[in-house]
Amino acid sequence: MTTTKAEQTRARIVDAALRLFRSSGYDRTTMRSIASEAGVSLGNAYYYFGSKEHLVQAFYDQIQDEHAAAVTGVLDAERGFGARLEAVLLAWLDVAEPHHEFAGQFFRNAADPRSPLSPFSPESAPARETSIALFARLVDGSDAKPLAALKPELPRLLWLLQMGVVLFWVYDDSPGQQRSRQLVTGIVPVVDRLVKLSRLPVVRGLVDDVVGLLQTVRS
Amino acid sequence: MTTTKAEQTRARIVDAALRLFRSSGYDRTTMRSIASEAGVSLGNAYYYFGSKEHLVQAFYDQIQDEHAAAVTGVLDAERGFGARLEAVLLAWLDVAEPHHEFAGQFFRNAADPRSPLSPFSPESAPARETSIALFARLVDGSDAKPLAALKPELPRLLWLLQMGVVLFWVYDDSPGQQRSRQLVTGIVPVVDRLVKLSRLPVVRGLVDDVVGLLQTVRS
DNA sequence: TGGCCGACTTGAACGCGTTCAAGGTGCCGC
DNA sequence: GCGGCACCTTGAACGCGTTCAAGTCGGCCA
Repeated sequence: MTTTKAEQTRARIVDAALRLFRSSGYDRTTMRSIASEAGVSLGNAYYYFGSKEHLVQAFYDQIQDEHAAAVTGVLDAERGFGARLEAVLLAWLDVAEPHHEFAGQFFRNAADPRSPLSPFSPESAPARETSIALFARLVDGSDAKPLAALKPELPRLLWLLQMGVVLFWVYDDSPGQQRSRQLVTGIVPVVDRLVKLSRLPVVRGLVDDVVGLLQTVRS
Repeated sequence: MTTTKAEQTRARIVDAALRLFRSSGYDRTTMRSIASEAGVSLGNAYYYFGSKEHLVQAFYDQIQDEHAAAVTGVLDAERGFGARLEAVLLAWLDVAEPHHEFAGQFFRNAADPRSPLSPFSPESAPARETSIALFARLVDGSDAKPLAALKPELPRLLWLLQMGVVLFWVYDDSPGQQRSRQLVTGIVPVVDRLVKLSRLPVVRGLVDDVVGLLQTVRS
């Protein structure tokens, strides 16, 4: 029996939090209501989770798992780089769509440089690396032939692109976030052609500069 | 005498807020301390400013004014597109540097899609357009010869680049934010060459696509 | 002058996230 | 059985941003 009492309590709190986040949004869900819904005291919730933000990490992880599961099929079947990229980015929009309002509400917290929820924070490094690994798989299994200098950086660049899409999506108030979908279907061919162009002599120097800049600028 | 009593009160509150934001940071400055420092009641501060965030708008405006003042000299003297762009971006870093910690603290609020402080919000449209106008001046007075299709979009794209630099800067914990400076000095030649390349036949189609995408995606 | 009205001002009160001193609870060695 | 200890649980209390009913003030009209 690996589910000790503590783990059960912890799980009850997470479950209550996710349920309430979904039904009432991030702001309207109070730590008191989470504790109450979980059948524990307020202080107890803080014994397991240092802050309200820490409870959102569970949400994060859940979406990431759903996203990974949603794209395995395509990544096994499709070889075209553009098609793979579009599938991965659109799948994220599909997975995230039910939580758009919620995401907008806690995005402010995720954007805080000091927040553990920030996509650039040390605490979110595992999730970040998992996500970058997904893009590495996307590239490796594709027919893309990027410039050698670009190849090792491409997964991280695509992850950055994904962060850009997320940023746009958070601000996207169009119905069903269709503008975000247009952004994805529009930007994928551009990226596709950029990767192809990267081998062109005139462009090659530019790519080297960008790759060098990336390395300079990374701590 | 245009300074009615109300305007004086308003000014006293803003002054107190900016003073305290500077000396103690955003989080540690409470609305109570601002009201107290300004010699008014707590409720009175809320009579003039709907929220703590609204008080930050004054900060925003001040930095923007300083930035505009800092670049007029260079924009009058220098004609090279790259040099102009680098000067404008670096000048922003200079102006903003003393407020780096403060900026990190309230960035979370600015990142909230619903916040009036968001750079994409309707409320900040005037400041945004002023900033884009600065980049239009940068382009117009320069020796850059971008593709015709690109030209009208270039100021807005440069503004986006500036937002990207700001984003990087907020997360930049290197001493003196030197990595942000490296980012600027590294990215400017890339942008410079991209603008030149935009006239190249192979690239031209790409530019058209990006421009079209920008228009599609804008509401 | 008196009365009114809109602009301005007040501070108590609310609900929130978070902290913490105090107390339970169960298990281990003796 | 018993003391001790680590783990777990509690809810009152704190400080915060924000709201609001209740004022005060100043000028203008009758």
